[in-house]
Amino acid sequence: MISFEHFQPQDGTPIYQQIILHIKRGIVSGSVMAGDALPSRRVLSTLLGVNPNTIQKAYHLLEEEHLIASHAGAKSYIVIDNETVARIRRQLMETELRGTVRALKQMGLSKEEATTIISSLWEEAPSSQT
Amino acid sequence: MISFEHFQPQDGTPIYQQIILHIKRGIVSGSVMAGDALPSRRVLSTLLGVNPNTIQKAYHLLEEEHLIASHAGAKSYIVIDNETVARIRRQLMETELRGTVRALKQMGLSKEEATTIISSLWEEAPSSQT
Amino acid sequence: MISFEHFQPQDGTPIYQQIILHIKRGIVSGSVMAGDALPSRRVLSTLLGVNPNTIQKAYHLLEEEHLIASHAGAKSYIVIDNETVARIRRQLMETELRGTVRALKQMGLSKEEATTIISSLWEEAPSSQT
Amino acid sequence: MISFEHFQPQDGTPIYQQIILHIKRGIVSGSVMAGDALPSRRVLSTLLGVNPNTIQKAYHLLEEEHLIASHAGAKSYIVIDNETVARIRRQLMETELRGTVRALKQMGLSKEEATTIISSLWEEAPSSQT
DNA sequence: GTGGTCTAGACCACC
DNA sequence: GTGGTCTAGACCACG
Repeated sequence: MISFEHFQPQDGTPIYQQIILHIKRGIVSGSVMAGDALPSRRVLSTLLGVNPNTIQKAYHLLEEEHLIASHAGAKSYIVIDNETVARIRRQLMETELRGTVRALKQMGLSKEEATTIISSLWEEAPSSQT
Repeated sequence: MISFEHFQPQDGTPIYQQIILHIKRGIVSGSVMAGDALPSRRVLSTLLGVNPNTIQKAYHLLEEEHLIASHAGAKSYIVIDNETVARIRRQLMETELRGTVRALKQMGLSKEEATTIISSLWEEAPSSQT
Repeated sequence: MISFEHFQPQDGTPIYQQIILHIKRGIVSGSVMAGDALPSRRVLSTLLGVNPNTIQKAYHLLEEEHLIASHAGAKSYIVIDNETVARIRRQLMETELRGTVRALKQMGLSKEEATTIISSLWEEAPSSQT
Repeated sequence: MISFEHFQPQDGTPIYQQIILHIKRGIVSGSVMAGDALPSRRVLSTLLGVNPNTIQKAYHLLEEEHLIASHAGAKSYIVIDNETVARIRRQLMETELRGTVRALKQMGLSKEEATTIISSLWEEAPSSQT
């Protein structure tokens, strides 16, 4: 079962998109694999403190992207192959980093300052995997 | 006068927030300084191709944060001291990087992989300042 | 025994309502009469390929309308008098036709056009009873 | 402006579908024509006593069917040609009448009884056009 | 004022 | 218990 332990919704971006991102990151990291079951709509909604419909929307969009399979009355499952994992990985790197790099450059940081700051932040954060 | 040359609205986040962010980044980078004048609402709205109300909203929120001063019938000016600049800098670093680092770690990257990727992206992107 | 031969669930309306309607139509047509036995929940659920709970719900609602009588451990039977049949008939005519007539008038048809179209459709459709 | 004077939501079928149907019927009858403006989301929602979102859903689906055109900040307009009107007409006749005829036959009515009842109902109902 | 989107809660059919 | 759908209300960008 995919874990939502370290997940906490942030303001500003839609919650359902954050849920999608969380699952995609898990897929890229390898912690979420084909055949894994997703938490049911109700379980996850109470766990995250949001409306079941928000979960529903996230799962629905993931199904449209052919990452999960849902059938009425049964649990939803991860359905991916290696090709898909590679595609998601490229997609996430693009969206995650491109904007951050632009922001840092606009703030006047040099490449060296940037990597230094990132290195220091890397140590701070609670790490599941180093 | 603050430059909005490299500003281009992105979908998904409110434009007025993007304007606020743009100005804050300028402050942190040093390209926007105390005493600088902001473009009038009318000028900026035509320049960016957005509604004057959207500009109004951004300026109003900046004023509430005590970063600019507006007087009826006159231009708005940047009003900041060193203390404020440092605060904005911390605030932006926090919001920009914290999430990205968490995302990269969650995707299973090591610190070395992360800095390497960022370095390579640094070269690619069109740069106003290196 | 009530026949469900020509019954085929339609999407969009709850199945239990369609079952209720099917039985009511049978009552009005005279093919379903007082004293007739209903198929057991288990038999009908497998016959229609739906969940036993759905059948249970339909039977329960029919019982609340005093159209059938159920006793624990025994079959359910149709329990109606002439008065009831007349009531059901009026009820069904009302719901079936009132809306259709309003729709046809709203589409700008004349009474003659309407009856002509209905006559032609009458021939087309597969008929169990003419 | 398209009229919703004689519109009153019925239980059992989704309200947004009833709204779609109402507009389509108007198109078929000729009372709704290309270029006509639709009531705004708020106006219609208060008029019908439903949530603005329900109107939104109806309009959105009509737009997907290329019957109306919506642009942010501007009113929505009917956009149809003769070809489309004919298509809608066929579609409505099909869905409106097919089910009713099946129901009437199942209730044991003859063709003559059916047309007689429809004729009598035709007189009763409040008519905008005879 | 307009339409677009997100979150919310209830109800349904199904297993 | 599961997922699917409808209605609801608030917020946003835009003209």
